[in-house]
Amino acid sequence: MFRTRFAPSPTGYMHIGNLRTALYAYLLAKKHKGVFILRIEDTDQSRNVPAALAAIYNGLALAGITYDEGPDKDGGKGPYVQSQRLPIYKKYAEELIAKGAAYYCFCQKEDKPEAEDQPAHPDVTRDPCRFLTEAEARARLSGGVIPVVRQRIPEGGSTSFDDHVYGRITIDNSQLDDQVLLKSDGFPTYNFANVVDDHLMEITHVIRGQEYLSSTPKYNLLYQAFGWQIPEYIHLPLILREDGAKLSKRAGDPSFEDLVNMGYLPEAIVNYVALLGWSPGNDREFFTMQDLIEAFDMDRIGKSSAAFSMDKLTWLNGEHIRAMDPAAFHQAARKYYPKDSGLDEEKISRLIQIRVEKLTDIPGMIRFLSELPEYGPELFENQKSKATLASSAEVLRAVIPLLQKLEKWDNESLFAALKDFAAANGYKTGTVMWPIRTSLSGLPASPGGATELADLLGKEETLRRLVIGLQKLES
RNA sequence: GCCCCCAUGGUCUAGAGGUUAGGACACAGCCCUUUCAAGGCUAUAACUCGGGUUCGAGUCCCGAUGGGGGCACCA
Repeated sequence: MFRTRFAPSPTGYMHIGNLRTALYAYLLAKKHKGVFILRIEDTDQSRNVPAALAAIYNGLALAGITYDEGPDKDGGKGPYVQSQRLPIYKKYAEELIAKGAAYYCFCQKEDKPEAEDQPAHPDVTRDPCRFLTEAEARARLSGGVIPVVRQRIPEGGSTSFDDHVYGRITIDNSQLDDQVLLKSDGFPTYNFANVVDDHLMEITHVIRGQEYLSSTPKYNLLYQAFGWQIPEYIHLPLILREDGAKLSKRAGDPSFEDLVNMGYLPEAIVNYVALLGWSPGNDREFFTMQDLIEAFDMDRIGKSSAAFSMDKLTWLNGEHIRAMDPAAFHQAARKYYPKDSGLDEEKISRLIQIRVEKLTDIPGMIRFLSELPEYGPELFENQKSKATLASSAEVLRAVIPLLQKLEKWDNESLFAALKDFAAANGYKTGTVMWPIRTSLSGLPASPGGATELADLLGKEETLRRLVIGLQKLES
C-alpha cells in the first residue's frame, strides 16, 4: 500500500513548487491506488499565518487534489497538525536520549554566533553538551535551564541512501551536525517531526524538494536509532524563474492562487506544473488530472532544475480553454462579461472560446461590443483584403441599403447576401467584408468576422456603426 | 569555506553506445481564411569544455567550467 503525504507549513498561499510537490505525491498515491495524506507542519510558532490553513484547503481543492487523510479527515493516524502532537515528539525525544542517540543541550542561543551573520559557515563542530555525563546533564536539568534536545551524530563513517530521482547519495557523518530535534519551546524542529510523523503515519514514499537531499542522511540515522523502516525517497529538482533565478513570492513571482486570478485555469496550471521535471516519455503534453494519474511514473522525474515559462503556460491554458465543453467555457467566461450588454452572451462565448488564452483577456477582447472605439479612416485600408479608402467607401455606400432591406438577420443570411453582393459587383469577398468588419469593431482585428459581428450586434447597431464608418470615410 | 546535486536549441523536454539528435513553447515565413485566432506546412536554433574507455560516445569513467542546493531552537 502506497501512502504519501503533502506536508506544507501554513504560509498563507501555495507557491508553484509546493503545488508540484503536492501534485506528485497525490499522483503517486493515486497511481498505485494508495492513500494521500495532508499534514500541517506548523512547528514554527513565529511563522504561522492565521488564515493559512484555509489557504491550503482552498488551494488543494482548486487544484483538484483531494486527500484521504488530513486535519479534517481522520484516518486514525492523527492528529494531522504537528502543533497538536507535542507530547508525541517529547516521548520519542526521550526515547532517543535513553538510547544515546540524542542528548540535552544547555547552550543558550546567544552562546553561538548567528549563522546568518557569517559570510561562510565553518566546518561542523561538535556541541560541548554532547560530552556531558548523565549526572552532569541531570544536574543542569534540575538547575532550571531549559534545554534543547540534539541529535547525536555518530563519530566517523558515512551515511547513504537511495533516492528514486538522484540515485545513491552518500554523505560523511563528519558533515552532519548535531541538529536540534526539540526546541526549548517544546516544539520539534522539522528535522525531527518529519521522521516521527512519517513513521507513525506509515508514509511509504517521501516526496519533497531537493533542498532536503543533504539532510536526509540525518533523518536516516534517526530512523535507524529508533529501529524504524526507512521510507522510499523522491527528491524533486527545483523550479526556477525563466531568467534562472529562484522562484519567489518576494520577487513577485505568482503563486498558484495568483495564476488563477490572472486568468489561468487550475487544470492548465496543474498540467503545466506536472511537466516541469517530469515527462511521460512521449510527445504528449495535454493532460487532465485523470490522464496524469494514469501516466505518472516516479522513475521518469528528471534531475535538473526547470524554469517556469509563462509563455508555455499561456499556450497550454489556451489548449485547455479550447478543449472545454462550450457550456463549461461559457460558465467560466461570463464572469468576465459586462453586466448589461444586452447581447447574446452564449454567442459571444462561442465566438471567443477559440481565441482566449487567459480568461482575463476577455474584457479587453469584447469591450468594442458595448463601446465602439475611436478609430481613424486609415483602418479601412488593408492590403490583404484589397481594401482601400475608396473601395471601402463604395462598399459601405452600397451595403448599407442592402442590409437595411435584409429580412433574416443571422450569420448565414448575412454572409450569403454579402458574398453575392461581392460576386455580383466584381469584388473579392474580403474587400467587401473588410470595411464592414472594421466599422463594426473599430479595431484592426476582432473576434469574429464581419457577418458574425453583425449577427451579434443586431441590425440596428450594425447599421448605426456602418453609417459612422462611412462618415469617417467621407469626411 | 566544507559537503551534496545538476548540465541536449532562448525555454520545457525525448534520447538508457551506432539516430539525418525527435517533439513542444516562443520567434519568422507560407497556406487556409470574412479580420484575428485556431489549424496545416516550412525555416532558424542544442548535446558546456578537456581527457579517457570503445571499432564507435549526447549516452560510460575522470577532470575542469558553469549553475543550484545544504551546512538555523526555518521548513
